[in-house]
Amino acid sequence: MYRTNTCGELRLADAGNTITLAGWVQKTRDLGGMTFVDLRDRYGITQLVFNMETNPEQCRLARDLGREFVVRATGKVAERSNKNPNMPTGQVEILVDKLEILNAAETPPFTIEENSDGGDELRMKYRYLDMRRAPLQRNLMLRHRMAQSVRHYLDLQGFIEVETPVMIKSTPEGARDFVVPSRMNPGQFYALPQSPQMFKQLLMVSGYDRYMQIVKCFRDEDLRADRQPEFTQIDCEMAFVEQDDILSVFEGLAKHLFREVLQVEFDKPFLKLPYKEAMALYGSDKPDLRFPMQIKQFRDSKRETRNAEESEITHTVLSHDTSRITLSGFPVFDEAEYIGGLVATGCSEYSRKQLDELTEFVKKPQIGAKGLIYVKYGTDGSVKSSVDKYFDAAALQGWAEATGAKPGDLLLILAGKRDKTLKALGELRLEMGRKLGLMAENQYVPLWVVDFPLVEWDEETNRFYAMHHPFTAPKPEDVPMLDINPGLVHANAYDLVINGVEIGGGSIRIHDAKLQKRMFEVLGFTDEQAEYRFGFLMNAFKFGAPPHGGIAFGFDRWVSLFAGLNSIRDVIAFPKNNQGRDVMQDSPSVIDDEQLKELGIRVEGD
RNA sequence: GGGUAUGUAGUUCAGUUGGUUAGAAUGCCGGCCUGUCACGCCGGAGGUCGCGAGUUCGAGUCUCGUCGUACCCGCCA
Repeated sequence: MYRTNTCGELRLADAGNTITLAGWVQKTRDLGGMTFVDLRDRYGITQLVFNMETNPEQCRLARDLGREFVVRATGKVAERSNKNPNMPTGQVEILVDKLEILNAAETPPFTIEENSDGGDELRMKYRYLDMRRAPLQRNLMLRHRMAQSVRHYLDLQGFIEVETPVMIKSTPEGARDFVVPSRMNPGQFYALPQSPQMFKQLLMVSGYDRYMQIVKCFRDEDLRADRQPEFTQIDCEMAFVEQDDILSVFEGLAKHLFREVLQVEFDKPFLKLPYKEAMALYGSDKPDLRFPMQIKQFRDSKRETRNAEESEITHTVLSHDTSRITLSGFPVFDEAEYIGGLVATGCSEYSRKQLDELTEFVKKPQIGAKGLIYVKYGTDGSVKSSVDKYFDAAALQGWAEATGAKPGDLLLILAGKRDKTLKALGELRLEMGRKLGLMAENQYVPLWVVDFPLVEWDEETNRFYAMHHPFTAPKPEDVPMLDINPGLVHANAYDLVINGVEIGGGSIRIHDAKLQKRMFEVLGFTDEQAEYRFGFLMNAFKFGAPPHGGIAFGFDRWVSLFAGLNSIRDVIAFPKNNQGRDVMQDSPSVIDDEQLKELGIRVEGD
């Protein structure tokens, strides 16, 4: 046997045994007469001891070991005279008889420890060294456990994993495609899938009524801390289902993962929040509900009301009594399409500086508010605001009654264009949540956001775009509205949101060729375009397509959420940097003229 | 495409109104040390201040350009 044990498993009970360990030298401590070596593998660290008196030859060898040398040591497990309670193997050490250097190592450019001294770029360049560190190993093991757990749960639910192709047809709708030139078909290109969307729908047509795949997807868009050009999805599709069937299966998956991996239980069903309410109450389609703070609407002159259901939502949003809100006289308010506020509990003592910081925050270009109005409701009953000039105490008191602000609270108000202001209030809400420490790290609040709009109007290109994708089914009761005002049609679509992170989303698909054709018309595709891009799917639907729907989860995001990380990079073994480069491999890179010639490609420029 | 921050020793960083030979910690090398585990003590080496141009008697420091990196906006059906 090459080794008898790992570096993480020896305990007092093993004392007296002769064992062989192999691993990397974490650190050596040379005390002159004796030398200690911390030997590390992915299971842990075990201390090796060398004594100059009893074994001078091996001791001299040990002295010259450098960090990250790969060695094998054989010796006897012994109880330590000085135990180290901080390490699991701290009760014992190995009295080494024989030390072999399996491979010498250059000094690594950063320390291979729990907290490395290396910066991001350096750690990326030497990713294989960074991955020796315990945090990365924990992350990748967490990822592995989650993947196993997903497969186990879905297998029990009758899902089968089917691999779909990675070289597919380009469908330039949505994100940009990565493309792959075809040598055998000069001038033609495959695309890498942004998701296996159409294949999983075809699998439903083929009768595999429960499909799953943990699969790489590719999008040629700019990166973020939570976005990589290649990323992993848990991709699923089911046939003969309605929205509730899908939500229940995958709420089950989420609960299973929380239970198996984090030992967190949810006894209640996840909240289902309509998109419009999410926007109106939290200024976001992925609200962080770890804290309850809600936007209080003062005025919304742009809201479109079209039926009874709509006014019910309006009622929920306006659970407060707006009749006590007087707004006239202040030019900013008079001109504003939308006015809304947030109550920051217990913040009435905010200083000038703190309020200035908040004002600066909302005025940042990416937030885009013009200014911030505040009202401090003092614990002594005093009221002080930035608009004292325009509103008397009675009016300000009315705002407090309407918004539920109590003495000791701070009311923050933004006004302007509806969508922009709501979004800014959403950001301000999160900022206050951070400032007030309302987002507990070990608390998880999942919810479904449902009833998304089917399509969005784009001012620039003057057409509707699918909010989710063009195969998403409208709510059956909304289908007639497709012909009147597509912008008001709700989709049978849903997102799973946890702690303000969009973990996954999906929809019931259109399985009727006629409705699909109508949808393509709404999106402004000509018959020819629809045929060229999606003809094979339309064709398949002519041969008996079952009602179906599905969902896809961003696996990297889910792992990073469980790992307590904001970036998905450290849950991916070999991630790309901000420019989409692999700085270890130095890719992408130029290819030689011979390759280009074979592919019939000429590069512009030089 | 845009905004913000940033680039100084192997590494992480400091470096004042522009002014002598650019510092610290850690790592590395050498020496001493028999119970260390952030071992300790003594000594040493180590710098194209990202790159280029400019202002100046003089630039790590100021200006312009350029390249890299991080975060964000746009973008991400």
